[in-house]
Amino acid sequence: MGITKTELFTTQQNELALIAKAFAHPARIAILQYLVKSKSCINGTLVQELGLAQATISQHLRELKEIGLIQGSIEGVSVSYCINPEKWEQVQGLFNGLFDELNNSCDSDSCC
Amino acid sequence: MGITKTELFTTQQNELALIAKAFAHPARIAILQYLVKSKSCINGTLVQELGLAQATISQHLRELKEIGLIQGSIEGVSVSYCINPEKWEQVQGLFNGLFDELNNSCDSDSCC
DNA sequence: TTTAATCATCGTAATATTGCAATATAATTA
DNA sequence: TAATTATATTGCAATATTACGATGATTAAA
Repeated sequence: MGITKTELFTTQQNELALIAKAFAHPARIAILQYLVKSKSCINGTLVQELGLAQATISQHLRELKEIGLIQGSIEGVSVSYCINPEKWEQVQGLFNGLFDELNNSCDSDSCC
Repeated sequence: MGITKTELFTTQQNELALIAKAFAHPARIAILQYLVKSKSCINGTLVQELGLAQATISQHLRELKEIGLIQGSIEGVSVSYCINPEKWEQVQGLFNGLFDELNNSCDSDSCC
């Protein structure tokens, strides 16, 4: 019926899928890269940079914020977002864990 | 109107988003992990393992195959899938590239 | 306090994804 | 050839995502 059966999977699998979903849109990738590059940004700047409507950017920012990848602090009229280093590290760990699973089980070209 | 504006983003951003989308479902993560663990698998085995309907598994396998993460070879009545090492390496490269962007621009705790 | 500026939220339309039953396809076996 | 086995495809219903205009909330300046 169109709803993901999370109960069938492990916490790690569900967690990884959620984070991957955050990366699964080019606008959110672009936002993260811009955040990294400029160390902080505001919604308005991103509207110029990306070419999407202000409401759309705001929505993408919220998704990134909801899973903890970024955090925002009010600066006068605007809001300054930045990467959350702890979460970012955790994300790297999860992905690297997945990648290592293959690299270890598949030492040479003997695989597949 | 609900359709991703890919033309606004770079090829790398779109590519990364597509791959992330493949990871953005726990069933597909589970399939990849099972493939890695058992070095090969068939649709039927996965139905037992995951508890989703055969049609659903087949659909997830197709998505993974379409972006090149896995490849299947016919073995009699069944089909044996396995990881595509080249693509897997490319995927790692893309993600590590993204991760490195932050790690380099953010040497210490001076960030954020 | 009005005005302007900036970001968030709401409501809605278009599109995409998820899951499964039913059915189709392909290969092996009787 | 007919039956069996294993996977793929189709069609559909439920749900989720994407995008944006309109509107709301908040802060700074006039």
